[in-house]
Amino acid sequence: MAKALAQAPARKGPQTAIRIREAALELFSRLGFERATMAEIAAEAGVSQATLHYHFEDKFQLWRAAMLQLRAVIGEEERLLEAAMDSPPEVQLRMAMRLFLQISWRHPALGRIVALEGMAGGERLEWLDAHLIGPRNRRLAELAKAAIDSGALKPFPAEMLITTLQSAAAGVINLAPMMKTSFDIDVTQAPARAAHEQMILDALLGGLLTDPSATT
Amino acid sequence: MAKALAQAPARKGPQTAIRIREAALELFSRLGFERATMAEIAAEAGVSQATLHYHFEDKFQLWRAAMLQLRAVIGEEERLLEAAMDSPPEVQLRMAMRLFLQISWRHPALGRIVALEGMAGGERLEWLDAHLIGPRNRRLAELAKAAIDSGALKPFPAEMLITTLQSAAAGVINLAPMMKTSFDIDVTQAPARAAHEQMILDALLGGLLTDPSATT
DNA sequence: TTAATTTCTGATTAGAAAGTCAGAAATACT
DNA sequence: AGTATTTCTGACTTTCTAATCAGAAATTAA
Repeated sequence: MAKALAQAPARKGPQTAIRIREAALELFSRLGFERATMAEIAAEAGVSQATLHYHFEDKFQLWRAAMLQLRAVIGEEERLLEAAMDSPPEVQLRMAMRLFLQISWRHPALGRIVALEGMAGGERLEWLDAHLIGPRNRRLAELAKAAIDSGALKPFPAEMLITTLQSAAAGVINLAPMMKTSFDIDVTQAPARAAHEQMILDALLGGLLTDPSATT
Repeated sequence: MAKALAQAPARKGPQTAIRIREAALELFSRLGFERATMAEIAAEAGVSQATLHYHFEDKFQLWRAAMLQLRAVIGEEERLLEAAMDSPPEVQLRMAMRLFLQISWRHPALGRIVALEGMAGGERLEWLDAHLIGPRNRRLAELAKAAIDSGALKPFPAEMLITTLQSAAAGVINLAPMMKTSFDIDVTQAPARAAHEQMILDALLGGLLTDPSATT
């Protein structure tokens, strides 16, 4: 079932499991768990359906494996934030927002997954909370509380604030298909992305901070 | 199949079809089209699965029927907005946001549906755009453009702005299960809802308007 | 009451999707 | 070379779900 010894893989290169995870991540995040079928994922990865079951026990485990790929992404975010741990909380918060935007554009699957499972609740949300989003959510909430305590941020409930900021930042990215359908706008183009980043940082933090000029 | 003559209904009262639509709306909006099964909807409505097919041709038509219930909601929003058509655009926009918040709390299904189908794209998004969300989206974008032209709003791309405002406002509402899981907060309680409304209006429009003190 | 109509259900069917398995194909080891 | 191991696949089974249908139950109309 799994590789017992260190050995170069056969047949289709060492990338098979990786390609499967990537295909799974894309389809799971865009369509949700049940709408994404094993057959589709297999086709997208260019392997047979049985190969999926060779590498991954079942659909749920494939889903978890795909999600764990996002941990590297989260990890990167965390590392960059930790480097700025000595800065005032509102500066850290602004940096977190900027990071979140960049990462969301590069890995739109994360935001879509959170939106999908965060709405539905259930087993997969529990898993996501434990392994991916929970620690980050609570860390960011603490950051917001600190910024509020220091008087830099308006005193809104920190948890709602964090969720709202993330929803606002991910909105246009997640809803790219709707932007195309309703407005005939392709937001994935570079100029649109730049305008979006500008807008989110300017509009949201410009409105939330008690003294917007404090941070760049 | 359908009622041919005006006649009082039999058995389970005239409410059967309505109850089915309500159950369908709740499940479709929370879980998405495929994850919501006909059996679940039937159970939730307290009827047999076959009854669903008596009242509605197939699953997609049941989905559309459930969505059309939301048109009354949208209609209410539109009517109240039209009453203020002579106000300056930024006042209308603020009123639209306030309305959106109230309606989203009362009918959380709308925001969830938009989030679900707006991410996935496809046939149902096309239908939603044509029958529910497209006209409203485009009207709000025009409103934002007018507010920008008048100098009341910062010059961001109007379509992104509208989508972001709606995403921000609906975020906490849609992600209520995640708020519970990650923060153990039940945002459906009245005090939380009031704080949320306050936060959205203050934070978002306070940041976006060039002169925040202009509107109440 | 009787007949007609509408509403509803249990039983069944057809099809899709996840998951299994024996064995083929490729590679690594000796 | 030959053997062992890993990787992969086609064919199959099982489970789940939408959809069908004949007829029961309730109601109305006569």
